[in-house]
Amino acid sequence: MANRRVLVIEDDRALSEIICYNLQQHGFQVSTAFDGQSGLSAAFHQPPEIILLDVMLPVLDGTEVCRRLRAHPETSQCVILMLTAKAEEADQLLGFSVGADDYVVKPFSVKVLLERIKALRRRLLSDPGDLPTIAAQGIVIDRVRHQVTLNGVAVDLTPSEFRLLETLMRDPGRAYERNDLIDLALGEDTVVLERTIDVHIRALRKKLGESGDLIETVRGVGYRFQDQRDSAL
Amino acid sequence: MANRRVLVIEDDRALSEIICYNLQQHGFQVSTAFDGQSGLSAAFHQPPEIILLDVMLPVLDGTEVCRRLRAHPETSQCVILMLTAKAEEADQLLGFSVGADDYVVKPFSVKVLLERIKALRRRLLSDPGDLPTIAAQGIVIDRVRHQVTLNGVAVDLTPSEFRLLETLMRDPGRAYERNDLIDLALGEDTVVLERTIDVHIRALRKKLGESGDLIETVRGVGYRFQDQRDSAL
DNA sequence: TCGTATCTTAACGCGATCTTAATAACCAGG
DNA sequence: CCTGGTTATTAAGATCGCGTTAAGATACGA
Repeated sequence: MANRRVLVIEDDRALSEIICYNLQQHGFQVSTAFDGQSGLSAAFHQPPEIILLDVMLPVLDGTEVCRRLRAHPETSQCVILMLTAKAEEADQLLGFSVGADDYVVKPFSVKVLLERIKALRRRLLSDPGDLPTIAAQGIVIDRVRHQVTLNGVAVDLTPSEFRLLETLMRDPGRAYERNDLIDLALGEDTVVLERTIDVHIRALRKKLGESGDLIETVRGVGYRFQDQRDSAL
Repeated sequence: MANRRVLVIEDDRALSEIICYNLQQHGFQVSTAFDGQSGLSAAFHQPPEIILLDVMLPVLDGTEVCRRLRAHPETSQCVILMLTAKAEEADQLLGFSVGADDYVVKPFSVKVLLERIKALRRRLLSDPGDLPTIAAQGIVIDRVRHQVTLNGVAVDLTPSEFRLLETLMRDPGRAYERNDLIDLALGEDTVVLERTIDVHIRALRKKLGESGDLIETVRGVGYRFQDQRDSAL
């Protein structure tokens, strides 16, 4: 989530290319699929932040793709924007039985599409507090209870460790520099040596036991929380 | 009650799974049942705060389940949110002969469902008259008589102590910052130092004796009342 | 008004936590 | 295989947060 990655699932190659080009121009990292089945695989293999999904697709229908995306933990939090030719059917797409976040009726202008995406991203990013829990790989951060559990067992973390883990897990796979981690986890106005982070990381890894390896060091940069797709290899 | 526990009674397994996943993401502890009879058993066995109840259910109809839930003392106070496919019949569910608290018409989006649940919880947690007593771990708060008993023995609390304990016990397991406790227990417009809460907590713990440990301090954050599921380990 | 219960503040000490610094282990390129 | 740079590990000192207590302030009923 929140990684500027977009997956475009659209069988009309000309349209797909136009969309991709424009998204890339706006700083998104784009991947494509031309039928439902391969789109699904692509999404599972590397969950994007946003999925543009055509309704009429070969092999596997767009609505069915959407349902399956929602059913899988890895992709259920993705923003799904559906592309439909019929305005009538559009509202149904937002219902729970399909579960899209928004739709755009074809034909649409690039501008409209980008605005829609921007709006969805805003909604997604501006509301991080709306998700009281962050979970991945057996680690659950419950922000309401202010408690972390590892495979169901409570783990006792210090405030700094808690915030550090929270920061890393908010965007798995993203590498953070130590300075960023200091700002994000210890506070913007905290003035400490970068090496302080190492010590906190060390404590975290120790307390997480086996799962401590999920916090990876990125040599020359800093640290990151292991993304599911990487570990699945 | 007010324990973030949700029971989902829904025979459509795919739908059930989506609901459960999303509820868990939002910090709820979820259990499931796939027919009316077993749903009823589950509810009696461990009364949840909220019950999501499908109308069309095998073995025992959803409306009948709802009636029986209301008839039993253990579950009569649960919030019941019904899931129905027909908008027409929905209003009937709220009537006295069924007794649901709210309903959602299928298909519905995850967002709508969560908003509804949030609204119901808000109503539950904020409406003082709605909960005549709060009880957990041998402590009973009788709000009508304005009296607290510990294992049957009356405990003499000051007004602030009473409201503080009431606030904490309303949502066991939830960690509150000192500022929140000042707002909730002492009044929104009260201007006092955060450490004032510490002193009240100290007094509370002392008066509660052994059970004083049920008020846990969350270092760097504030305090919380111990949840049953944690102590049950 | 006085006396008492309650609330708030302030101060101290202890233990948890954080930071630093020093040393060991590690890694990549020459 | 060495070497410069980077990270892991550990321990010790500094700092912070909380429990605790007591004293002054405030509210309240007799």
